Amino acid sequence: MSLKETTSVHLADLFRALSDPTRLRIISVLLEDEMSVGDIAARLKMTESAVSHQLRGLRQMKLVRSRKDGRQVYYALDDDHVAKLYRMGLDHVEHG
Amino acid sequence: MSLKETTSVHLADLFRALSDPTRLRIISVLLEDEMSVGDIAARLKMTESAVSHQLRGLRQMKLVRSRKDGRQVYYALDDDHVAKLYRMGLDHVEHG
DNA sequence: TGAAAACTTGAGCAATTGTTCAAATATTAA
DNA sequence: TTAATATTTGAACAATTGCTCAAGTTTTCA
Repeated sequence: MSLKETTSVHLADLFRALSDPTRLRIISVLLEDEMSVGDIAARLKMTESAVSHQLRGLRQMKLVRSRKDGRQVYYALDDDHVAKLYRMGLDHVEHG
Repeated sequence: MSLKETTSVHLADLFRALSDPTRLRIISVLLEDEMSVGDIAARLKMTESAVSHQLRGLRQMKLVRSRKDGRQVYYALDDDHVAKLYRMGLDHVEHG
């Protein structure tokens, strides 16, 4: 039986969250450890605004969660499904 | 070490190929068996043109391959990495 | 208080996307 | 050949995306 239309939309949303180089690079640094917006921005040489915009999307998709500590907001991967998809995709891109 | 920029682009391309409901539904029917453009279009109630356009993208990404037989062109999944990513994503969307 | 730091938000913009429609190509059958 | 079938292609279009820039919060510290 082929994919239901609603399910296909949800699944597409998930993959779309992973379909941008910036978001993938954000995920790649969060794979190591949680990190503040400013540190992520510095790591990726991007503005905090651009990073914040992307983090918002990832947060809405529940792929990352945030925790506020004083002035900083720390982000972390919310889910190891994400890490698995990331690694499986990377595996396909690098080898194979 | 964070994701190299070129690698992040390739990885994003892969996930982007999976980031559209139509393409996912195409993949879902090809998961069963190879199928002609017309049959896919009928299954998904879409025009052959729309399906053909999407298949072209999937073909360029090497996620499907095609085989011509007379007037018809049969498409099949080219890679079981795709099926794995699809199933893992679906698992995340349906449960968890 | 006031200013600086860390982050978020909204508007605006060029670039990309997925579809439709019409026309082109390729193959088969009459 | 001619007509019909199956698929592809290109242009056009609205819708979405990811960024910048400026202005807004919230929190800390002098």
